[in-house]
Amino acid sequence: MKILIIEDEKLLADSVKRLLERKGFDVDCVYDGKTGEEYAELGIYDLLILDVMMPEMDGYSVARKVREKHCNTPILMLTAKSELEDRITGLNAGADYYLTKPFDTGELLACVNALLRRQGGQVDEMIFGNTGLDLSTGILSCNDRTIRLSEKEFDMMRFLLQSGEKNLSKETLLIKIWGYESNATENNVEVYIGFLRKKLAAIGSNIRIESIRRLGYHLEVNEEC
Amino acid sequence: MKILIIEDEKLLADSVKRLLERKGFDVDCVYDGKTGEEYAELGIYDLLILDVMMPEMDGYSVARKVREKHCNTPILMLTAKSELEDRITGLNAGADYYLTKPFDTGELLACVNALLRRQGGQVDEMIFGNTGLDLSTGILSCNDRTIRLSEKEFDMMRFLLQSGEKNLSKETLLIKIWGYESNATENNVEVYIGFLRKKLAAIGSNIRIESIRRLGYHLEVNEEC
DNA sequence: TTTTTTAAGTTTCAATTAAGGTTGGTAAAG
DNA sequence: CTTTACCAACCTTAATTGAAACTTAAAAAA
Repeated sequence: MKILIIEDEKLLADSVKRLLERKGFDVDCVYDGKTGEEYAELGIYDLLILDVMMPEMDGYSVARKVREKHCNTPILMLTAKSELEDRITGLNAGADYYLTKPFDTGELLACVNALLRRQGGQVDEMIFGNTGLDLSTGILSCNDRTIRLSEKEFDMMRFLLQSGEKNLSKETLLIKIWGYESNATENNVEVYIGFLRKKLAAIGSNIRIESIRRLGYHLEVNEEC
Repeated sequence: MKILIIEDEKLLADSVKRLLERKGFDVDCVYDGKTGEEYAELGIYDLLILDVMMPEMDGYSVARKVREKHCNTPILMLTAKSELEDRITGLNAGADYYLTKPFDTGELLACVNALLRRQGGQVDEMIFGNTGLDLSTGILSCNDRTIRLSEKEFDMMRFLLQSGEKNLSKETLLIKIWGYESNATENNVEVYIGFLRKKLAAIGSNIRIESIRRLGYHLEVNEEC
């Protein structure tokens, strides 16, 4: 995750940079508004941290300009001004959050995480080996190859991924997927295991569905040598 | 834009409701956490306004539960607690903004707008693939070809664009577009999906509305080779 | 008029079913 | 100990079927 800090007080900027880097973010700093705007508009950042009071070009103007260019990277405004009017101005200029100096580092991190959660958090996916299952669309993918699963295939794949290397009996799968009242047989499970194996192979996945006689199924990752 | 207020102080809840309704939002109120969670998880709201201190189930728990269900509607936390620790707890529980009571109505509106902007609320054109939807005129365009959408077509296209590659069930579309009380059926959704597909084709768009049996619809961009 | 709803008819494809093939374990026969 | 025979568990394949999705057009509403 790339973060850009636009802040004229070098000391503060650098200390925030270090704080965020320690948490694993990739952070750049610039020390004036004009340069900040140019960097921001590259569109490569996942978050802008923006000071309001800066010489030449203040934070509000940077935010406005950036938004005018249809760049909608989240903006965290960081400022000594705590007046109500300023907060409203900041939010209306396109900021997403307004934090008042002096701020607590824990709070800053919580804000940063909250803002970034929006960016990357919208797709949820279960991953095992080199293969992922998109939980919203039921699409199974491996590198750039993808394949769609039907509802039952999807349910079954989900349970297998959930259990990973832990074993699942046919009985369990039968009940979990077809329900108690169903009159599906264990053969239905076998057929669907077959479907999944075919689809996994089709996208070149390195995960296998292993079967153990009388005990059921579980996943394994193919080790290549 | 649909907003849900979860707040046990009826007076406050209702006054916020009126304020937002005057600005053109569609607002529902519930007065306890448990009910709030249920409503929120329907996934039909664009924003949750959530009080922290409530009997039975507090705001943090509601936020956490809602997020656990993979529902990522933005959350504005509204509370009398102004302690630092509380703000951090709130943000980490899944909130997107933390506003302290008593709050200024202007600030509340600015926050609401800032949060909704992320959902495509304040943007004037939504773009996906080579196709754009002008939100002020309801005109769908691709290169130099354009076509006008009717109101319902527009609503549906907007939700689809908002969700992009994320899947939307027919149920959700039905509730979002026709509302709860309506007696429209899933066939209405099917018919409108048909209308949109025809119009997308008419302007030579490279976006497709994919359907997945029993799971719903989502957008995909046609890859050309 | 244009938009929305309703309803009937059509198509499609996931799910089921069933039959036949394969595999692996076990035990009797050699 | 090795071979053979057998059985049960597991796998594969393909035909069938039925619900879901799509289309169309006419009626109703705006």
